[in-house]
Amino acid sequence: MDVFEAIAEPSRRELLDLLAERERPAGELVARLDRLTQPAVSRHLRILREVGLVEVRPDGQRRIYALRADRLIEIENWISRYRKYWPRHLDALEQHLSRTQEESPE
Amino acid sequence: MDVFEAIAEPSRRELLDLLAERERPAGELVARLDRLTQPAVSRHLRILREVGLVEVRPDGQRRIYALRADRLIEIENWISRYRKYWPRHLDALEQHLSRTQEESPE
DNA sequence: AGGAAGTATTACAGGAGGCGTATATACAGT
DNA sequence: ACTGTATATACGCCTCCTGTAATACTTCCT
Repeated sequence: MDVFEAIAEPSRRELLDLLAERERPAGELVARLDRLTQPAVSRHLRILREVGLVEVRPDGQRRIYALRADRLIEIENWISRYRKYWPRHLDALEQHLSRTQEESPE
Repeated sequence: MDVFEAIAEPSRRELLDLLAERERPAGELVARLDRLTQPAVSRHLRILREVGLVEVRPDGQRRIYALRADRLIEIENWISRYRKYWPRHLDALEQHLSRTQEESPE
């Protein structure tokens, strides 16, 4: 499975969204995706792990999952070739600029 | 099928890449994806049509397919929330800037 | 009208992916 | 050691996707 297929699944995108806020133990992710059973979530996490979109760190009997967003660059690169084709691409770009300036004070 | 699933398929990304260069009749696309049969390509085109990523225009017995890249904004928007998490996001952004300035003289 | 070219649709088979239930594994606390 | 908690794996089922082959539809040309 590649990154494109990995993010094609809505539940997996939801997991990534949750991990974008902060890292979380698996159980917390299971609690949030309450329409799915624990094994289902665990399997989605495995897939995200396999494509490198998340990292796991053991913490006692827990597993702490964390986002590794840089694997999304593959998609970013593919999609960037198309930006010039949609009408107001400069607007989107400017929005991005102001957004990153606000939110990443590093 | 949504846009995320549509672009998860490598052949469909290849079709979009070909249509990004210029619009093309279906037969030309079939010729380019010579690992697939004509019906297979035709169905991929149908899916791309259904999610709005391409448009069709009849030209006699031909069908001319054209890209509608603005439907990719959905993915762009989702992924933009993650850009701040990968290290050198400004580099990628600057690359994009110079690239679009070179390539879109409109 | 009839045949050829271009494209779409249908029918069918194979395979992959997702889900839940049940089970296994690992660690923690007593 | 035993028990409970946290997570992962195994298995069976079902659905959906993809591919090919065959067929239908439409337009063009003579």
